[in-house]
Amino acid sequence: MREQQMLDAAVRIFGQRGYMAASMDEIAELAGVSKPLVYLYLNSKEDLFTACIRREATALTEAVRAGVRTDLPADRRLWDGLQAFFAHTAEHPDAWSVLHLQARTHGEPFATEVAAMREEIVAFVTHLVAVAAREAHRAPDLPEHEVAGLAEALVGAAESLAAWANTTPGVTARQAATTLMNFAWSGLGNLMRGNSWTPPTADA
Amino acid sequence: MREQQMLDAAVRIFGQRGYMAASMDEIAELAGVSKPLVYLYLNSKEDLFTACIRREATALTEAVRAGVRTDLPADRRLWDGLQAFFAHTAEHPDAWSVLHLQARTHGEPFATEVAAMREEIVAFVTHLVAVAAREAHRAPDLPEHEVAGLAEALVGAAESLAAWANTTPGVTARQAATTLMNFAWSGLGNLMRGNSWTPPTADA
Amino acid sequence: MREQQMLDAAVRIFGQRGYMAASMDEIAELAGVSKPLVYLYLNSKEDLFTACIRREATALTEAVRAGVRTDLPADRRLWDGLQAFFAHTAEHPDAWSVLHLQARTHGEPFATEVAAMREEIVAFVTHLVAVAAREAHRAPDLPEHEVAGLAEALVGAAESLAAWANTTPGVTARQAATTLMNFAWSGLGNLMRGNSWTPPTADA
Amino acid sequence: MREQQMLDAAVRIFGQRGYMAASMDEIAELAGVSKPLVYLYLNSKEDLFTACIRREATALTEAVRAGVRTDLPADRRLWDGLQAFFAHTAEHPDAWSVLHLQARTHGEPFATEVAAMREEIVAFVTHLVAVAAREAHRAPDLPEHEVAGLAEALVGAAESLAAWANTTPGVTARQAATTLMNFAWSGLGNLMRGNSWTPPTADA
DNA sequence: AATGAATGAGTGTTCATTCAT
DNA sequence: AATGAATGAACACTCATTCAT
Repeated sequence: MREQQMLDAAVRIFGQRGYMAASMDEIAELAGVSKPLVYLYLNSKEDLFTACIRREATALTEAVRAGVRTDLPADRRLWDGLQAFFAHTAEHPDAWSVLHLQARTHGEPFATEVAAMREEIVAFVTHLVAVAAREAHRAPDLPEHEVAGLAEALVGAAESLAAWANTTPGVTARQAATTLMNFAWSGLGNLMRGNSWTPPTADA
Repeated sequence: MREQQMLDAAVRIFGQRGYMAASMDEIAELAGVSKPLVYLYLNSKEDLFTACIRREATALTEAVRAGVRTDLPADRRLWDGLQAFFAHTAEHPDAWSVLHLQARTHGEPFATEVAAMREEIVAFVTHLVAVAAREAHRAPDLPEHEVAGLAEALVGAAESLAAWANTTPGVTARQAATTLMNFAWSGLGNLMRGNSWTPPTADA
Repeated sequence: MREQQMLDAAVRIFGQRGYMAASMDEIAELAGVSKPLVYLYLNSKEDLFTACIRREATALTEAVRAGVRTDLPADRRLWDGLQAFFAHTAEHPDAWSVLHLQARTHGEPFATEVAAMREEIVAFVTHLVAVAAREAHRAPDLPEHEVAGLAEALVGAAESLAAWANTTPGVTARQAATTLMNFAWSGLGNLMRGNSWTPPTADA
Repeated sequence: MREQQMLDAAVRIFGQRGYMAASMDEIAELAGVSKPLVYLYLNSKEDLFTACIRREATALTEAVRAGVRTDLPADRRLWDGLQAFFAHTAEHPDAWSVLHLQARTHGEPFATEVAAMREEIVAFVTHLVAVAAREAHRAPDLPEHEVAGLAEALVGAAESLAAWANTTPGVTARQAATTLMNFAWSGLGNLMRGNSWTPPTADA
């Protein structure tokens, strides 16, 4: 309906220009409606931006969730999730820009919003790590925040690779996913097997 | 001298508010000087921002370089570099915000500036990976852009962990470094040994 | 409508303060509207000034044209034109200041604009001179640029007298016109009759 | 001395940029001195501009005076004065711009200054007209303000022709002077002879 | 006699936001 | 349900002017 057109326009403008450089005039024009109408449906620029973040965050998590079948083994689930993630971000670069760049660049209200999505994904990955450990018949003896850190790293790597894959010619989403899978899975596997790298002692 | 005070203030304001939301008035006030003086030393908002980026990029790469001793083995060098990286970003969160978020969000002149630094770091890591392979008496039979992707992933993971460590209470730079080392080093080791994860075929 | 109020105000301020010293704030205030509205209707200070010049140039040439009946003899036409010119400039001193002083003092875009009007008037006068010669059954044997010079001189004299009549108490537009007619017409007549003044030779 | 260098620079900058667009920085730089020195010798931008006007007004009137020999007949004196006028303005275009355009464009203090010079010249011409009448053994039965008007017109024509001659290629100062002489002298002569042009009555 | 260093006040311009309809 | 018309508040930037030396 009308509101979706506005959000479409807003995501496009916000994604390309950035939050501050985006003008409500431009958004209204691209949406094909008058400016007061934008204010009628969404109350302010802040609210509009928040709505964009929420919609796109949901869309992204939905896309990842939809790509994963719970009846498959953990590595396959991770692979499928990554595939879905890279595919979605590649198909919706403006949305990804809003989530990954713009929202985090502008203070509290927005960063919080996108952090929620991020935590959801991190939780999903954390869960997979745990499942992988269970499937390997090996209790994850890693401390809890170690697991959280691993997931955080994995997600960060994925985000970085998404930007890399979207801007580097000749690199496809599939390749990015493969690279990350290689990197992550064998790393995780090693950890599961207890082969952890030990930092040098302070006096070394 | 006077110019450094201004850059200090600018980094703080840019880091917290973002490039566009930062006002020259506020920067001048925080620096304790008049606005025209800021324009006398640094010519425009753009130039001021560029100067911030350059100074902080140099500071960060210097900090990492200073933390690494070339006479130590590759894993130790990576560990030390990560330590230095996490420590520096933890100590200078506004500078890190400028480099990691603000600079990349605002058009060509700035993104290019920070991309140069990033590439330097990626090159550093790529180099370490190669050295690690040599030290393991094993030629890295990975294709070149696979190596680039790995470095990209590693740097992205580091960036993500930096934010995580800086905002999550109870997580230190050392722990972040440990987590990443565990994740990365063993993953890389696996890859060096040829244990790569194979994606499922399309029809699977 | 609204735009005319703004132009009225702008002509007044520009005419009194000059282009550069005039502030958009003052113009908006005098027009009784907000500054953004001025920018909405007329795009910039430059455009606003150009619009003033164009409007007043048109008004002045229209006034002169309207004062002249083509079915009357040349001297009467010149007289009527002068009357109209002096009357109009006396009634619109700010407009005259804009055209005669301000527009010519500020760079290419504006000087060109007003030069067009001036040339139109010079052409009008040149035409009258030629007609006068024809009516006197005497081909104007003056070289072409001599005629142009005469017209230029006449217009300059008129401009000067306009300022004089507008600022000297007790001098009316009619008197100024009479003075100039006396001066010019008999001078022209003399020239038509071949009574030209010969400059002394270099060695005299 | 030092002050003259500054005035030279100021006249050049004021003449080219206009009063408001001229910056004290630029003037000081062109004069080869520091800005505070300019303020030490001449107190403010206004005073500096006034000093420029005064110096150049004096220089111009001096030049005209110097070109005229009191022992020659009136027409020759007028011719010589015009020659000197056109020559001086052609040689010092920036000074002429300051006097003719800039000074009159910017409010009271300056316009008054240049008006004084103008009146001096007008008085000079008025005097010549009177002498011419005496030499023709003919009392000037023209009313006083008629004479003033004639002089005003003549000066205006001269000013206009000066600009025309300085900007139109192929027109020399001498030609301009000849044109004006032709125009003026025969006009004046006619008037002296009582051949005045009579305006139509109101009911005509 | 001369200046390097500094600023208060003001400029044109833009934009999120709101009435009146 | 929708908009044309309007504005308050802010921004980047400049410049005449003045100290401290």
